[in-house]
Amino acid sequence: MNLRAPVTLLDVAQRAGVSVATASRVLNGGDRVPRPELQERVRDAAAALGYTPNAQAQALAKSSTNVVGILVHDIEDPYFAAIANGVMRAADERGLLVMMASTFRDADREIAYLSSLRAQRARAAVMIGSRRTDAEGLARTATEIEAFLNSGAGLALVSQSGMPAHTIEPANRAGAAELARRLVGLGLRKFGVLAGPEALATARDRRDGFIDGLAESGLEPVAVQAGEFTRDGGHAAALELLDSQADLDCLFAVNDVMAVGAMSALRGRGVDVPGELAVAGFDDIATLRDVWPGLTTVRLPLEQMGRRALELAIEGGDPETETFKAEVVLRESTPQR
Amino acid sequence: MNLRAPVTLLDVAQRAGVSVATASRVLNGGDRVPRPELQERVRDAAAALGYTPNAQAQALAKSSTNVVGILVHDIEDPYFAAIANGVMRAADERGLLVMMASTFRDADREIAYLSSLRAQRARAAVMIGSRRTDAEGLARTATEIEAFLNSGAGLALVSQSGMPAHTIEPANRAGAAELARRLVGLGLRKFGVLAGPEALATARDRRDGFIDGLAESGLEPVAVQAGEFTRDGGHAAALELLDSQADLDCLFAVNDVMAVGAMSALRGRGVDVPGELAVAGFDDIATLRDVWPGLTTVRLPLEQMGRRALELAIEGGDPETETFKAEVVLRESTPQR
DNA sequence: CCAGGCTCTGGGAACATTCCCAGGCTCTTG
DNA sequence: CAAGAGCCTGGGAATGTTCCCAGAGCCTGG
Repeated sequence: MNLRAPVTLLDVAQRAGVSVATASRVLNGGDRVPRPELQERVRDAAAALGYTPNAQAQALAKSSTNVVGILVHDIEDPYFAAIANGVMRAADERGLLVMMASTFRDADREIAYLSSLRAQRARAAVMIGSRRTDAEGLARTATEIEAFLNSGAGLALVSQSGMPAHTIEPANRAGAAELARRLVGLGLRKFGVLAGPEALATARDRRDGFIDGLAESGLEPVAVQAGEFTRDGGHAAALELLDSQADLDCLFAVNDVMAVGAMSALRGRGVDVPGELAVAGFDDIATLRDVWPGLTTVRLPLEQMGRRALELAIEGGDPETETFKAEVVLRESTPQR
Repeated sequence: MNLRAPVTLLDVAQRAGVSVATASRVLNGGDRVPRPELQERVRDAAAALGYTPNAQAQALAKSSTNVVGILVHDIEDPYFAAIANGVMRAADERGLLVMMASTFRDADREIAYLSSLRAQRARAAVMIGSRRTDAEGLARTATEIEAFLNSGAGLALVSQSGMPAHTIEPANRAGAAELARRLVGLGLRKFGVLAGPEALATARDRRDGFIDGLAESGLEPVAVQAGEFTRDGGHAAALELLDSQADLDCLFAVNDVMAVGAMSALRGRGVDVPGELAVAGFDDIATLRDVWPGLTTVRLPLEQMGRRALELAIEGGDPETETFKAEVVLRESTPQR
């Protein structure tokens, strides 16, 4: 309609012949509603003028917003996308606006974003993804988290314990252990583990859980190869293991993306999966359910976890840890029993 | 530090023994900088008190924000995630905050979010994903877009022409036509097209471009099967085609996700790819580069497109359309020459 | 018929910041 | 030595809302 015309509540009120207080009551807040005739006049005026409330001014006056933040390491990684999706759905249902940032795995960026969120007076934030255990960076993050919480906003962390905030924990250890049991049940014995970076708690937990699971049958992995937590990391680690001439019948990668990279590496070397070497992953990423051979993995309720994280974050209250259990899914990348 | 204590600029100024104007000059704006000694006093006071500027109040006073919005249909779809990733990187480089929403392919949600973004006085927005050509919904969206632009904010659309805003257009027709030529060059002749929904411009363009490309060799598709623009849509459409007993040697799906669904369907029916039936897709989704057999497809510079969309959006100016060209990538899902 | 109470509307302070403008100080130059 | 110029700082208006409080009008009950 009108070019570059910031229509204010005052404009609407004047056109409707009422006070700003009344106009505010009709259009926004619920205080107590004016008489129907006035309501109509105000609404008509607002429509005619093309009024849009200024969310900044509202936030300032109410000193609260309906913005929540999400911090992920990398939105292109389907693992984060799935959790973020759950958060967004839950936010949508509550009429909350989502401010999302990719930290690109950089602790400083993460801190900067959290600080921005605080400046925005965000109502809550959800941080997704396991922290690197670098003491100095960890301390700086902890300080910012504390500041964030002290500002009165809510916070929930997914996959990173040890912070004084709500925490969503996937059952990494238990899931990996169960996977190990099932694989042993399929007759596999000689395992190679494609572990992620040592510094990543999630990767460590899955690796350790798997080793524990094997131990129950008196087994231990033939080889453990660290690597990046990515497709390329899995690819490289698998080649490393192949070249080491280790005698293996199954590869366990600590996430699906790595497992897919590993399968690609095996294919390149002409190794048959699962005939010569079985492969298993972790996460059950939806986008990867159609790879062939279908990847045996451990399913995590990623969207659920995101939803719940948002709920906990806006709920506030005392820090609470919720564990989501994992479920083994056998597919064609491991031998059929 | 201090629990629930909203530290304001006034607090800082008083502690430093200066005026709020001076404190503001030191901590935020660049107006003109006060004398070094005062700067130090102010900075010390801010640090001691744990001051965080109130972004809402700043936005109100300056009547401009550093927030940009992204609207996607579904963040779990790697196509959108890849473009959104580009937008976020570009935003990060410029110190802009990103507010993202998934519309879940619902026009009303999209309109509501755009309106929220306007209320937030967002500096710009990027809308990703092709519009459905439903006249009524289209008109409502157009109205909101106009209102958004009139508020002085910038806007760029990815993959949807015909709106009075900056537009990023992937070369859907040209890319699909080139793919057709290359497939014909490989000796393929009997094509089945897994088209998306008729209402989706992107899907139509790819289908039509492919048909045009075939026509150059005097060919036309043996069958065209519409379906949802998703993995399941591709799966279902492929089964439909198989059941129709059409004589085919290649399937072209209008996006990679559908192609992967189709491959899964073929596998279920024991059809060898590419031996009995070749398959090709469109987009070259990174997460799907490791499927087997490797998917022949058309690569789009998705991250680049996102980056450029943000640039155009914050740049403003007269509506401009930029086309990004596509590149055919031959892999193992089609016969080797 | 009058007073009291209740409901509905309007005035205006408060929210935290920016930015214009004026005033005071110092330094320079005639 | 005095006047003028220029720079730095502070005061205060303005930004667009919300919400508290007071005042006005109407209805009801004594």
